[in-house]
Amino acid sequence: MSTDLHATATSRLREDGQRYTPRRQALVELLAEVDQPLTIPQLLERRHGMAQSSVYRNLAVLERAGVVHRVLTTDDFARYELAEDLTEHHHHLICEVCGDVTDVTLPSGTEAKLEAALARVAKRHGFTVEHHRLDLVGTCGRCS
Amino acid sequence: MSTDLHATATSRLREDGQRYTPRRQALVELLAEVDQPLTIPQLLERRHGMAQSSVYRNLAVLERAGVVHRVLTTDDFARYELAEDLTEHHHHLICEVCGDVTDVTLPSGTEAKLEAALARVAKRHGFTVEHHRLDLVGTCGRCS
DNA sequence: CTCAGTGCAAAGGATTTGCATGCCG
DNA sequence: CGGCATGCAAATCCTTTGCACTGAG
Repeated sequence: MSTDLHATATSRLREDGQRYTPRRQALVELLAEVDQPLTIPQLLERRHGMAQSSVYRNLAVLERAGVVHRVLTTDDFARYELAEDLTEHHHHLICEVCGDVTDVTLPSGTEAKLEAALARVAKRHGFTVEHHRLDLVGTCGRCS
Repeated sequence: MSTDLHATATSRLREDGQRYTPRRQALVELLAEVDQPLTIPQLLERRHGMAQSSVYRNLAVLERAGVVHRVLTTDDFARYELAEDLTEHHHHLICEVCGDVTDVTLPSGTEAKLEAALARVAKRHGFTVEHHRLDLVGTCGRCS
């Protein structure tokens, strides 16, 4: 699984003319270990010794290659997670108080019906859907 | 309807110890006229003569009072729309190419089922839902 | 008069970029 | 060797803030 992940990352980067360097591997590994998107400060904490600019630059490279995905929530910090096809389709619980984000999944039946409805709406507007994002904004258990 | 809108805005601001000044009215009016969230530059274009800092400051006041809502998409610009209870529950088509955002609604049946499913998921996680947001990210008709 | 609202200009802060150096291929 | 990756520091750019002024009550 972990092997697969790195193999996929390697090939996607290669298609983009990029290498899978140790720093990039480290970032992918960090993101694979948790079940929530992480901010740059959080990534730096978990792996000090990496320059902030390298984190930004490598995440940008990984995003272009389709290995990671950038998530914007309600605060000033961008968060990153592995691309959906490397994990599992999921949604986010966004806490407005502490800013923390947690992954959640919906029953597959609900998800399928939703997807179908969204496809119809998009079609009617001449819009090509790349992906959808569904987040719950509110207060997490710890903050309430 | 427009009267109602301003009356509601007035009372919500008053509860927050704020006045409904001409600039604030202008912002609310601009947002009521369109069916998409607008960026600060877009608002300034449509109403030059207002200082940029006033737009930022007044939108912050209006947001605290629950009159407008801030939307983050995929680019660097925050966008503003009227609070949901002043319009209609809707979702967004976000174009990754030009950044433009369009409002869309789902069939009410789909929306109701989705809401129920989300409530169950949130409960299981001890999360208090304030609202949900569902956006479609992709390419709009003009850009494809 | 008082105090919130406004415009202007300067400051903040997450993110990006230039440049010199190091390292993989 | 050549070119990308990296660290450091400076620059960007949306957004926020300080300050003096104006206007409503």
